[in-house]
Amino acid sequence: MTSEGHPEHSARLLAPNFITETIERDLKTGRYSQIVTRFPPEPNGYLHLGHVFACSLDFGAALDSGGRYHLRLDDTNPEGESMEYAQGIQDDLHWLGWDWGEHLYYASDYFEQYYQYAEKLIQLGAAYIDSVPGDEMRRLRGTATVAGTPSEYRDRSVAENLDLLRRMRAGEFAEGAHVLRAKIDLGNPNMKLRDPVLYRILHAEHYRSGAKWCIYPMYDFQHPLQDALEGVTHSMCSLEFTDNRAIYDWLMETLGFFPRPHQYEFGRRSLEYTIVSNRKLRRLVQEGVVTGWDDPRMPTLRAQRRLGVTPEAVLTFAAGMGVNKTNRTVDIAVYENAVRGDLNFRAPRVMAVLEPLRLVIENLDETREVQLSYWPHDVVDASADGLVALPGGERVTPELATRAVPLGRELYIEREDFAVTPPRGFKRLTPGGRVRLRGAGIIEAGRFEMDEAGQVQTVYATLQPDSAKASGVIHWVDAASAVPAEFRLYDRLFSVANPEGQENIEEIGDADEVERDAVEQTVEETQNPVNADFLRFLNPGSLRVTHGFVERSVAQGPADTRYQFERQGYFWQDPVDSRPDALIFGRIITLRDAWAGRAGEKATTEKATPERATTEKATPEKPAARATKEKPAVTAPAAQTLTPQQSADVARLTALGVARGEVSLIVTDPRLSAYLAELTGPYAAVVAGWAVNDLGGSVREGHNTLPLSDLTELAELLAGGSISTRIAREALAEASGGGQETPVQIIGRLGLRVVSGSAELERLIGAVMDANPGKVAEYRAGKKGLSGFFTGQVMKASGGQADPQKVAQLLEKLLG
RNA sequence: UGGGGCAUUGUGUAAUGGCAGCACAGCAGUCUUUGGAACUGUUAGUCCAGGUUCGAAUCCUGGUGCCCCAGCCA
Repeated sequence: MTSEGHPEHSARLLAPNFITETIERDLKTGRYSQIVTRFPPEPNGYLHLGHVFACSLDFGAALDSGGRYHLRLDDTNPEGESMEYAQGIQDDLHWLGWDWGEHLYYASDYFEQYYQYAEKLIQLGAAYIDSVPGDEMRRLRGTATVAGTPSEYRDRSVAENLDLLRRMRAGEFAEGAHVLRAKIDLGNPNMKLRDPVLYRILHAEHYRSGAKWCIYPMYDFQHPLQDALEGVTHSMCSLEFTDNRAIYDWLMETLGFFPRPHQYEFGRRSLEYTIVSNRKLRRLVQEGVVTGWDDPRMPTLRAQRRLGVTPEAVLTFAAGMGVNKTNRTVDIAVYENAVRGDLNFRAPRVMAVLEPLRLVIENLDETREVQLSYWPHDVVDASADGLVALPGGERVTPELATRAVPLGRELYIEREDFAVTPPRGFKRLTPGGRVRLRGAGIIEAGRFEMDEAGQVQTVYATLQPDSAKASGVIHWVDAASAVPAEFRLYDRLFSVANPEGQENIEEIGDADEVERDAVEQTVEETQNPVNADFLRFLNPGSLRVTHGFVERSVAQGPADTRYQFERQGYFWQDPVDSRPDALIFGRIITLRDAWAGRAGEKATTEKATPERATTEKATPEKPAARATKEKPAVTAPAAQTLTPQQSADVARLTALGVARGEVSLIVTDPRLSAYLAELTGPYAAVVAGWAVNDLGGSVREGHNTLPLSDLTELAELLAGGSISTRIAREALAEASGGGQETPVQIIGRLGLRVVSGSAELERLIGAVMDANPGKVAEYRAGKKGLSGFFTGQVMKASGGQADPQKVAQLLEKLLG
């Protein structure tokens, strides 16, 4: 996926959304000749699954529109940033397959240019040095309801401001002594516009620029500037920056950038059972809850990579997500499904026993070898080229994709595949029961030995003729040839769906120290999260380690193969800890397990593992909106007192026949009532309706350009019967779009006329019916809701000119 | 209580005034030498109340709920 050109992806990366639509429009109107986007992570942590969505949007939008994308390391705050993170981010992005070519930028490479723009802003009188302490500045900024007050330094001269800024840069001042602020509007209801800070003093070592700078630009100053400097056209960011857009636009206009970038905001996508807060992830690492940023249970990309998830799976997951302006939390199953779906066609099937139980086949004296296929028939059938992969990746015909597995007298089977007293529906081995050993034949269990604790030690079985019936299939390994291995069985790090959301109440005092049993903590506490702290929702069973065996072939194959251990899940060797003489396999993901859902009937109990079906979802309680269904009617605000003028208007409009709801709306809105002050004549009611319902927003917001006379003229035309309401309103909509024509002129130019002749309408209806025989049948079978569909089709066929009421009448007749 | 943003089945999304569709999850079943995969069927939704319109998830009004903003973080 290179930034420029990118042959094999003719398909779109992104489903159409409000941002891609804007991009297409901007391209079409020539606002930009090429789209340039950027993904701007701050190198103060590693990328995680939450970033993938933003990154796919940024990069995908550019790629889909034939544009170019940049990677930008947004490193303007030296605290917490490092080259390790900057490099890690690039590695992870490359792993995903992104390639920005030479378009790698560091904000810190632009420090000198930012500074020059700061001086320019001062010279324009648009910025000043403020020298009040931080808490004083906060006080002066006011509150949501109280305007801010200017600091005593707000009106310093250009010369003084310039001098101070230069001395700030020279390092003459201590941290906090001065800041550079934009001079915008201290009374603005948007708090972001109350003279935002542009530069601050920080005597800190920057990981790239060292000690060269002791003043650092703030996001609101740096980000728009760098977008402009890089030639970015569409700058996407998440919703919480919506208010910041006002600063963005102010800066671009004040400094006169043209063409200039524009900011668009989208809703974030978070994932159930995971946290994405950098601070919290760091805490998990620091407190040793996990082994590091790449602990396979972490949501970071490097962790998912180590886990064994493929970049394709991650990208598929991201691509499946829609873009809109709502923050949303995605069901973890969507991610898991992407991972499984990818692995199903990628991972050869082999056998491994995670928790071994010794099984002796009493009627088998010598070891034999069975040839087992790496792939089930359905994967073979689904192969496009008829070939399937060997563990090393080589693609061969299905007959060659096999391995020899020894079958000796002594085997290991999964401990949970043998039950002395089986639960209902158990399809595995029981004393006296029969089961198929995958690929090796049917056995019947006989006696078994237990230790003094009641644990089964050995099961004795006999091989049966192939004609025998078996209740199920279990996997196994040959004891003599199997290779011992450690298995790491990962599960969700958190036991509740929304560990961060649970934390919605300030940590209170030291009740933290209350010790709780991990199991009981899940249910009632999540509903009552006093003293909430996300660490309290850790899943104690997020890592389970077992020791068992893998079949011989696995140890002989490549170390980086992802396998499906049949009936257990997808695994691969831990790339960090596994060694040839001490194999360690991590479970990438379980198989879907319909049986697991029936937890109550299950014999083996893994208390530590939260079952998907039963795990507390614990999303914050849906507010009691539904409970207030029978609230008192809110439809009587008319009781408010009206001014004499308003009362007169009410009388006048009512006399003209204007609907009551519209009247009260008109008189209470100054602009609307001014617009309709001259309203008169026989068509007043229609005109008022249009003014309120069709032009409503623009009139009330003061940017309507259509004179009232245009509406009256249109109403006259409508009354004449040559056009339909629909045509009138379409013309209205187009005329209010800002053109020079009146609605009537538009109708004349387009030659719009209502079509109401029965013959012509019947012809149209006939054509629609012929084109949709299935729908006609459905309608006649009773699906009357389809009448709207037919009306719509006829309207479309007539170019919107058919008389809908006539159409409806005729339709009813013709459809029977 | 100032400003801004948002609201479609359990979850994520589509429908740009004309059949409320899709995926995941759920449920039922078929098939199966993986309780996997695949396949079939199915449950379930336009936040509420008005209005405009032949017709509203979509346009208008009012309400409700959730999120963001008062860092010298990004």
